[in-house]
Amino acid sequence: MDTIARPEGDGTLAGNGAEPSDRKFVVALARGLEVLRAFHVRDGFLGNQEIADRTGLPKPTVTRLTYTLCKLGYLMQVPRLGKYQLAPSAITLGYSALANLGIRQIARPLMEELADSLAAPIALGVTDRNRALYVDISRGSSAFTIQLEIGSRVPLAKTAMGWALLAKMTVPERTAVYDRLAARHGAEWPLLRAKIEHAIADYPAKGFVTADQTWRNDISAVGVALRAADGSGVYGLNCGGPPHQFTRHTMETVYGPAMVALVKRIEKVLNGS
Amino acid sequence: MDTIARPEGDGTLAGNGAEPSDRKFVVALARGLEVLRAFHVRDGFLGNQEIADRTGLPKPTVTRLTYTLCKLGYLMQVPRLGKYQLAPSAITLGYSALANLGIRQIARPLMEELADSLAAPIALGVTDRNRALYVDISRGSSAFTIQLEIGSRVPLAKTAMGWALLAKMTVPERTAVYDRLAARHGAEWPLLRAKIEHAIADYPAKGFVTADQTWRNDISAVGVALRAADGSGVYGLNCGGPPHQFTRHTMETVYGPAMVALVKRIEKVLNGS
DNA sequence: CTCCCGTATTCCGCTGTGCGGAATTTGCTT
DNA sequence: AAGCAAATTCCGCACAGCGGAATACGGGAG
Repeated sequence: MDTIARPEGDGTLAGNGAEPSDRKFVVALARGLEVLRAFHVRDGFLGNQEIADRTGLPKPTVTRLTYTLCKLGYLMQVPRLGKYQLAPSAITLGYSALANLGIRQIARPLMEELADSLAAPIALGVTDRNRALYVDISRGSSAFTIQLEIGSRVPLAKTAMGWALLAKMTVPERTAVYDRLAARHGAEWPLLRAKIEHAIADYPAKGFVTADQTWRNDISAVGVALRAADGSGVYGLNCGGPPHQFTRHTMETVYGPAMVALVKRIEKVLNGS
Repeated sequence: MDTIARPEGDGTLAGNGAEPSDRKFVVALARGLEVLRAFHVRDGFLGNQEIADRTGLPKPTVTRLTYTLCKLGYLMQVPRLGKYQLAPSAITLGYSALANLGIRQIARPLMEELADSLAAPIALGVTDRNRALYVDISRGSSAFTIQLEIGSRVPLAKTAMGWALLAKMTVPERTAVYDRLAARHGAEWPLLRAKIEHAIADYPAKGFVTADQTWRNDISAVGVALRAADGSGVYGLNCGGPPHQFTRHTMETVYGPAMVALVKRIEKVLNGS
């Protein structure tokens, strides 16, 4: 974790030159949000010290930020010797964001229908930094219950959902993401990148990607993606399950084409209205 | 909407005296979060002007804050002439907060079971400013589908869930909330307050409250509440439906006692481990 | 094409906010 | 009682953030 300061030679356009320090960027806000982000899903309570360690911020600064966030209802301090936890205001924010994603209302019935007929779960997601964030899931009648939920995040670099999102990005967008992925995956990245590029090479022709046990060896999946006409971004869809159901053959001949048809129906409704 | 500044003679303890202006409170962070909060559930895109109007912040300040929030992934600007929308990072925050609410895992199976046997939906919620925020819902086998979801917020002052939460609060907590409710409800408040106090007067003896078409005239409900032993706050539960099913009589003799039993089971597991 | 108007952005100098090293307090442990 | 780890408070400085005013943008209307 680097310290949170004004972005200078950073990611936007490969630090061409002399961004002397962005006067529009409000550091205090960024730091406060970084504190909230320090609360990952599975670790409940954090003390100021741990927050300071995770974010790299000095302790007094953390004290002030947590104090402010408590007053605003985004954090709460549990009396058992002052550790903090995310609080209701944070939840509200997330749900406002979800509710404003119009594509969910459009896609859900179509996803449900297909998930039923394929007997496999289908998820809708968007890019969130280095991850694909699930924003909706239809389980249909599938017996196979994947333990992923709305709000779950899976690696962009290793999943069908992620690859589909990458395939649908413009070249500058994808380049920016590649930079972040390279930083994240380190030595593993050259190999991953080769896999990704191989997977998305066929995307324009076939309309889908397949990921065969690339993330977890108990899951294979196909992925498709679309771009909303209003420019609000790229959305990905996947459909996956156990490798004995999602063989290379069934993915290519059944699940892939079905997902391509699904994405076409969604695009039609979404961009036609 | 008052302007966002350091809290001075404000709510905490009825402005006793000379809080010269809270040096620990980080205004820039509060303002940024206020911008995010300006995006209510049902109004999709906002321009800088509208944000400035809603928050009372000057336009250049809003520009800087939206700029920062975009860079951090909490907002995104849709290209069709620069309006903003909440973005994935906001969703992630909300889900981290939910995932860290341990009570959900404990309560859900018990809620499901009871919702099934009562044929009525049961919800779990917490206090969020002037609202009760739903953090889980079990619909059981009820045909009656209420359109409230996780993340929905209902008025504290008018609902069984809200009244139960108020009943379980300590006196100082309740007083603080009353102040906010008074400000919010204006002339309506004295009457509301009387109803609330009547409803919660019996709570210590009965263990539940009833709200008979007080919020919407197509819903009546019973409410119960509990307090986690770790001091993490008060949780409310409700069970409600159409008034012909939730009559005064059935609420007092069937639904109320059943919810009391439910809350006792949850408390036992929650505080016993 | 030009004008007009509403909105977003940039400018820029002042000021008070936020900073963080050091000292102090708090509260638990041995 | 002494020792330790974590949180908070202190405080002066520097500069981050502020916001009024000026400017740029950009979409209709004529």
